Amino acid sequence: MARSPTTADAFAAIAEPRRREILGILAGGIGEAAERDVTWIVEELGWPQPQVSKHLGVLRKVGLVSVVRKGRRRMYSLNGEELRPVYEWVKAYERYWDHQLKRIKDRAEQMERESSLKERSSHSGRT
Amino acid sequence: MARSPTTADAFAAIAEPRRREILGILAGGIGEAAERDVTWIVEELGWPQPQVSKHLGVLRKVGLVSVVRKGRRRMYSLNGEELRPVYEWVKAYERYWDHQLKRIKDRAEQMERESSLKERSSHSGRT
DNA sequence: TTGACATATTCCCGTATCGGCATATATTAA
DNA sequence: TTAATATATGCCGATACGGGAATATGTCAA
Repeated sequence: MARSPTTADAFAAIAEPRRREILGILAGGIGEAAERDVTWIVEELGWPQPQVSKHLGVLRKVGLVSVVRKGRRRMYSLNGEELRPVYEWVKAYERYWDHQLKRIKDRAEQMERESSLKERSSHSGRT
Repeated sequence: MARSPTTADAFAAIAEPRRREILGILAGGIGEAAERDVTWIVEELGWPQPQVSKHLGVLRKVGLVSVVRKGRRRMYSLNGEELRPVYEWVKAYERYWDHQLKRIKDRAEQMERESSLKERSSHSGRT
């Protein structure tokens, strides 16, 4: 066995910065359900066309983008829902930076510290 | 060049499922700022110790966990804030599954469609 | 048909992975 | 010191990546 293939899941696919870039430009501005052909993407990013096609291939396999043929073009569009598992996973760690939640956590720790003190009887020391 | 190293950033580090598992058990329950030694992690997961140590090494390099030596033990703890960039990035795609926001997006698209119609003056046709 | 355009695929190379196993290093105990 | 415990590191093999360049495939136009 080796590293899990980039096509294993969304986590693996978005590990590559360039793939995130592609998703980014496909997402575009607000409400832009942009359908873009490969040439547009190539020009937008300025990368060699095969490279773009290959990255699109990975994103396709994972379902992060969908394609539809339109004449000799292939129109790619973002399939954002496929990022949801990533979102849900990382969201579980929100409390580590969200101040609102952090305060709750800190208080919980404080309470735990106090009960520990009780168990050890005295040992009142600060710092 | 090859694939970006797993130690490049949080994105690369969490691409590996086992690394996510480790983070998961280090996160533990509510308010648990658990400091766990390697042996505990090994027993918890049931993986070979070197494997655990190596994954911890990657997580360490990326800053997702911190270590502190305690006797002959090394106490690992989660450094959740390091996941924030991932959260922020993926959060930008929230609108693709969040129904609340989706409605807003749909309305925006509707408005755009309407203004496009105005620009093209007549050209009322379909297809 | 021939040719131009759009996109995907193939081959090559260098690299870094992950897992397994063995072993080195560090720390405490006897 | 020697032994035992805790953890990290080194080496191996297999894999597959990502970039580059060339080329194949597919589609429309003349």
